[in-house]
Amino acid sequence: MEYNFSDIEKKWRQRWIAEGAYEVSNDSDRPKFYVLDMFPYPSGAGLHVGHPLGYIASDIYARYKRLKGFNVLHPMGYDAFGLPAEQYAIDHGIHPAVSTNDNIANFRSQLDNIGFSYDWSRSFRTSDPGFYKWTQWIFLQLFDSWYDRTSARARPIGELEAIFSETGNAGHPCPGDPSLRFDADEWVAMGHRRRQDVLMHYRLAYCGYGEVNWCEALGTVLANDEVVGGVSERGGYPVVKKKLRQWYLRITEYADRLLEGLQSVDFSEAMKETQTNWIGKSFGAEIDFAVYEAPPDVKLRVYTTRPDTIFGVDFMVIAPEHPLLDKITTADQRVAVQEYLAYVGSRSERERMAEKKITGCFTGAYAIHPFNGLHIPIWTSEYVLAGYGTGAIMAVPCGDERDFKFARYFQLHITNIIGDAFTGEEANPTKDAVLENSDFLDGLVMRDAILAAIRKLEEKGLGMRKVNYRMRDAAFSRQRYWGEPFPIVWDDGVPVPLREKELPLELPHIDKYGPGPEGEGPLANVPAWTARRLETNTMPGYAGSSWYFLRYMDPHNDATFCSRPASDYWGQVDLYIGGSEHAVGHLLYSRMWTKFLFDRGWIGFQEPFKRLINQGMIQGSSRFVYRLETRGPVAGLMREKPIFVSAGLATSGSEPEIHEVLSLAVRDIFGDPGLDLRDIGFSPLHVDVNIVDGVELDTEAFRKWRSEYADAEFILEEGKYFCGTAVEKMSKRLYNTVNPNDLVNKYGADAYRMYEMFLGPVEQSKPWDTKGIEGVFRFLRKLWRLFFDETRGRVWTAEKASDQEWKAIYGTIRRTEDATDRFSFNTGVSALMIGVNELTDLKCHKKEVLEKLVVILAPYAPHLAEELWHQLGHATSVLDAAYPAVVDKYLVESAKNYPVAINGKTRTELNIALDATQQQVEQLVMADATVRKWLDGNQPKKIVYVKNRMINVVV
RNA sequence: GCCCAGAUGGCGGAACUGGUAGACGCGUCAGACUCAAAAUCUGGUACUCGCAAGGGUGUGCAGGUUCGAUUCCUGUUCUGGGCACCA
Repeated sequence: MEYNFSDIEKKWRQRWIAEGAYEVSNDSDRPKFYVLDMFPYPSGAGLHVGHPLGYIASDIYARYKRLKGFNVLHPMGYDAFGLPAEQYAIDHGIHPAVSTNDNIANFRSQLDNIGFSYDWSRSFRTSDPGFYKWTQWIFLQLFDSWYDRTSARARPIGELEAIFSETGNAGHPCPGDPSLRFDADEWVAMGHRRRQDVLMHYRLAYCGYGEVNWCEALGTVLANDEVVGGVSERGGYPVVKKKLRQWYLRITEYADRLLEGLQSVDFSEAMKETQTNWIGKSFGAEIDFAVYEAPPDVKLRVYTTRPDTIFGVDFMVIAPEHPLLDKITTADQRVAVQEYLAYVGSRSERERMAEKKITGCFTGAYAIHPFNGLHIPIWTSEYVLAGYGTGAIMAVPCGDERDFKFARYFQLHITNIIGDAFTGEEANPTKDAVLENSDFLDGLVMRDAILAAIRKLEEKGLGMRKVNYRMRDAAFSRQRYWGEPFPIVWDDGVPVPLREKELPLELPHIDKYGPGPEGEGPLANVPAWTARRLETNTMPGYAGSSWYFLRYMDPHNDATFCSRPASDYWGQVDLYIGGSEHAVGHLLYSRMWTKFLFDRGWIGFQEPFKRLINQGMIQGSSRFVYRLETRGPVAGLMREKPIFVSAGLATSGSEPEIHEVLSLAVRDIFGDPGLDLRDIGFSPLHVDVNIVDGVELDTEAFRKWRSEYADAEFILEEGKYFCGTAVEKMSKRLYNTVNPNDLVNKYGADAYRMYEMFLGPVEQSKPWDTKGIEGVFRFLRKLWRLFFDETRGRVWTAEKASDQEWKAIYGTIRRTEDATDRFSFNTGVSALMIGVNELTDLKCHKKEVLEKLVVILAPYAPHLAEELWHQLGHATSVLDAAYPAVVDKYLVESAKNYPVAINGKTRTELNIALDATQQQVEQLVMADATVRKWLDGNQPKKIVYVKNRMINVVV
């Protein structure tokens, strides 16, 4: 009886689906465990071997936890809304709902092929009205909430209105407009519209005009994390700044808690670091400078993290968009400033980023130093960003690189306040120098002077300490069709939320996806939409993914997004697996939404993901063929009959001997015409990796691969055609993708799963190499032979196992369990291999041993384990078995030979009982004749006894 | 430029708190089976000197701590990733 993986896997796949084998209940005596994969965006390209890496890891862990007695929630769904589907619709005229449907069907069949233990009864896609009803609902709650900084939590907006009517906004400064002040009487006196305007500045989901990243090619606004290096992340189109009415999430209010929360979660340091950088918290001070010959209410407010350098200020710089610029510019500089502004406006974000030219213009105005009254020239320059801090800085060229370069370029005076620490050649941003030329700060170390300066500023009312964040509020609207509609009606310029019973506000079916008028989305072209004055923007791709993990807990609930008992039972995601590319997008937004839902009391935890594992990328291992090119007499012939040269000849093609070889070969192919040796070249071409075995090309398959290569000729090395290699991103375009389906067909899902794990640590990126899967396949067959013999069939017996056999299986259990616990699935697979090798060597076919082997195999090779478990006579699933407990006494021998070293050099061996104490070991060592000889009468300083390893006598 | 992670045979990678470096697999070499090949099975395989017994060298590089370092510390090189006018 052979190992027929194909029949076995088919049988169990069908049975699992028919029986709903992995459906899980919210009601269980077992402790819960929630294992989640980042759900996929169902692209048209389908899965390649890189995608399932994380899914396989999480599946192994989910199955392992179930064997360990947990009630495991392991769901899967689809992130179905988003730009690419719509772009595809525009390009191919297929409705996004249709293409998304097809793609999902394809994904599902690929996933089913691999044997995952998902509870499909809980599955959904974010584009289901039953799902996005709740996305819209949560949006409305964000709209209906403000952030109370005093108690550091979100509260209903109604409570804020009550506060305003009693005390005005004195206790709750406006996050959207810090200068906004009013008392209770003023609030009461405001009209409805004015009040709504004010409240809008407080809402957690708000609408405002703002500079947004506008991408003309995509016809939409993008969030900061969707813009990479001045171009759109998707498509690489240019992005410009544009003022538009937009919806935003006031994520900045959560900046501190998002930072603090990182302490309580188990993410990689790199991931925490990335999020911390993105939030970009900095401590410093805001300082007010008076402006010379300007009215006393005109203050130039700057933000600095280095108030200690206040006496090193040589000039001020304000952003070109700064509101004060126009007011302070003097008459004789007005033309120059206007020219400069025109220049700045003409440059795209991208040019600016690429060039980093030093540009700027003097305004003619002077600020007055708050302590020594000196006049400081005020400049404007694009290197100061309007959106950060106050949009104005005090420049300290001796301590800041950018200020230094600016001063050099415009030949401004540079004051040295740090003595020898400043060379005059470059700025020195140290905090450890002792201050000079700094009035009351003289003699202080800069680090300490920061506080002293702030204290003095606050004392004199010239400034105050201030925390700033790099993170901005997140743009939350897209001028697109394929997303969640906003449940908002515009009533005379005031947004009015739909009532809960009006949800979901369903996305209408449309046939044209072109943009609407004046930067509006395609929905603006739908009459039924505009007639109701509904908001025409849709939500961004990250809306649904910001809370989907909660829906799995209670997926069919019509009354609420997720009942409190359900979220209380399942709680946080215990293990979340996905790619690190979502570090600042999805992970930040979902953390914020979770905190918000917690604040408002709908869920009982603040962090969605307890532990996060970032699976590495599987890179493609590309293969190249080298097409011979020449200008000689055969050039024309070679266009008809391409010649490909093996890698070894092509890559060192300049050597005369190789030219000789090529020349002869070409003569053979074409008859007489020789090769012009002066003009040869090789163009490397990607070749489909699936017709290459290792680096050896299957030349027949290559001729069939494409019609233009049907007559291809090959110049071989040692009778073979070798390909060149490179590690690149896995992509259809580079012909280096490998489809899991092909591997599953050839070796089975179990072999494929195990091999994918065997490749290396899950977190690590590595190139794909199909070759090694044979080894895992051999292992599974070897394991099979412990149970079945080709001729005799079943070979297991009911005999009692020997100590040696117990030792083998318990050692295997221990190692496999350790590895799985540590999330080290590559060593887990190895541990199983070692175990099977040992049992094979022992010719062990004892049922009581094999049963344990099947159970520990189950997470890794679920189909095979299920089949063997069934064959061994069990009626229930192997996952309902208990993970075997290790019996320690079989793990080690009762006595063992230990190497004995003197100062690290092994000199002899001693047989020592397992339970020997340190004292007994020392006595035995000192009694040994060899040791005494080496000690030569000396007393040892100490005797190091490392159990199971060695003994070292230190002299 | 700043921050983070990593560097181990021909290759992917083991070595969990410092304790026999190279587990396991691929590849390769030899052998068995076969008329032969494939498949399968068995054994060897870090480098190096040696017929052998045995010796020497080895975890990017240079130092340090330690009886003992792939593991800890300092410096340095390279590779991968993140951030990049954020004052």
